[in-house]
Amino acid sequence: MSNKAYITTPIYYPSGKPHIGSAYTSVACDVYARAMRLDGRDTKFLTGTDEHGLKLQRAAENEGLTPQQYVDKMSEQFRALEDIVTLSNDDFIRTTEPRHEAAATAMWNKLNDAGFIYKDTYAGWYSVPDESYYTEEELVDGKSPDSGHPVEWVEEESYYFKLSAFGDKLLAYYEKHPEFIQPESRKNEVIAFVKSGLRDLSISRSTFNWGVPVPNDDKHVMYVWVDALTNYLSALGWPESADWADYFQEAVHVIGKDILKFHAIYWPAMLMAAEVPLPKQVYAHGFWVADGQKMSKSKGNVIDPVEMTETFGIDQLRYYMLRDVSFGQDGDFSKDRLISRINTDLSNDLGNLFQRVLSMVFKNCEGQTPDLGELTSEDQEFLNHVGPEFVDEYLAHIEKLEFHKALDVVWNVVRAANKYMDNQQPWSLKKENPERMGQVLRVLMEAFCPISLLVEPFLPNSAPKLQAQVGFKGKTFADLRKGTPLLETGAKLDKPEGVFMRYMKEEAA
RNA sequence: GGGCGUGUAGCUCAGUGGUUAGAGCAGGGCACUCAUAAUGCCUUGGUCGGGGGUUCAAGUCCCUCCACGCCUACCA
Repeated sequence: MSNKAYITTPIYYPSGKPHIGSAYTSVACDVYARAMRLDGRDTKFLTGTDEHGLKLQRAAENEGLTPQQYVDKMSEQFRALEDIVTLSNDDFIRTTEPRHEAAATAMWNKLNDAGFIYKDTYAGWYSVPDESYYTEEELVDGKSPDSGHPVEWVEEESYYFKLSAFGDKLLAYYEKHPEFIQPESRKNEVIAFVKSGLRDLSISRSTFNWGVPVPNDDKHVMYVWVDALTNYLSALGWPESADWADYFQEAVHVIGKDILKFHAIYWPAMLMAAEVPLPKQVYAHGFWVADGQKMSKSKGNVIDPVEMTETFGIDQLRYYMLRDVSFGQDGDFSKDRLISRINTDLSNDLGNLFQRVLSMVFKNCEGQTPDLGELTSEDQEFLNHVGPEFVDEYLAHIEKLEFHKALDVVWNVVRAANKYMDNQQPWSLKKENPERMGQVLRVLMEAFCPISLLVEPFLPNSAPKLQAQVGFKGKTFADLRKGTPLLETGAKLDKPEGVFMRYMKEEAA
């Protein structure tokens, strides 16, 4: 297996503020990236912004700015996600950067040289208010199906990509690489779509100029697909860099289900045409609704990630989003469920576990890591939960982007730890057998090492605090695989402080 | 219209045709007191959307109906 890992978010279109969906995608990628790094993989995590197109050009004009000034400003709002939800991205690509424009131009040239680009007339029924083209079949009574506005027949010269030549090749690829499109239901959708026949793709526009110019034809700019999708390569220094392929073949593109076709059909077809090996996987996750209803500005039920993190905490939001619904399915964002997850999972189960053990150590063991000694069969049985298989099982889920399952694996151990403590009752051993008490506490502390490290990708702000309390710092999964003991007897410990406080509703009592 | 998918305890979901259908949360009871009124144990709760069929045996396969969601060519 390759030692590289590469994960990407879509490049976001900066026409507004980042919403919960962008935060969700980015957090998921971040968890994957952090876990891969802890597993010793040479990891790249990429996010960025898609800054071309008519919409942004117009928006800039409305504010009296140049398009570049405008996107400089808007892009910052998305870069801010790094702080809002604590992202560890290695790079932030902007499609207005020279390195990207060079790659997009190179992509165009490769497609053109290989004979997959031709010039033709783009024609269709255009609705000005909708800014959209429709086919004959889509029209409703000869009018826009979206708004009912009248449409006009418009013809525009455009370059085309011979997408139609790739139907069979794509189907063969999907069959040979069942992991390429995930989840399964999305793959079915794509296959059905490709089987129904692919039409060539218009890939240039001459009606506006805010974009990457088409080589040797300044009247045209590249239209979204060649431009935007190529970002995944441009950030790797493609085509010049020596090692782009090492990362790209490990690429996992995490996207919202709305842009599945572009990533699962157009993108691989373009790559085949340009003779670039395909990425490992395209994973389409679900959307969030709010309390069972679609989020929309008019309903006023839009979830703002900034507000959520300020009220509940960054790690708390991250945990909730990845724990409460299985990745790939739509989720219902509910504050009640979020609070329930915070109080039950984080505070009661995990936070309180650390607190009850460490405060006993602090008060009764002179604030030092007690000796492990000769383990009883019960100790051994409990520690078996946190052996190398624990890490392996967790990692297997992370690699499949089954975040909720990875967390479930960890929480099973957290519950087992609470149970072990109750069975051993170190508080009753305090007087008659203080040595055994110390041993029980130490066994628990040993279990805290894997627990606090495995939750780190999800809880990057809190996990280091847990680790510090146990005296377990700067370790990796490789260290965990070495097994017990992971701690040093006699290490001085600080007075423990609660890491996950319960969330109390602000209401008049 | 066509296609894909979902429908299992109040909630979120697991359940390769085969013993009395499971987990977490929520509800009820008990125990314990180290801890963030936390933890542990026990417990209430389901005609597995409806109806047919195949089978010795169906939540699990087939048919049909109902409800909901998504896709159906260029709006992240």
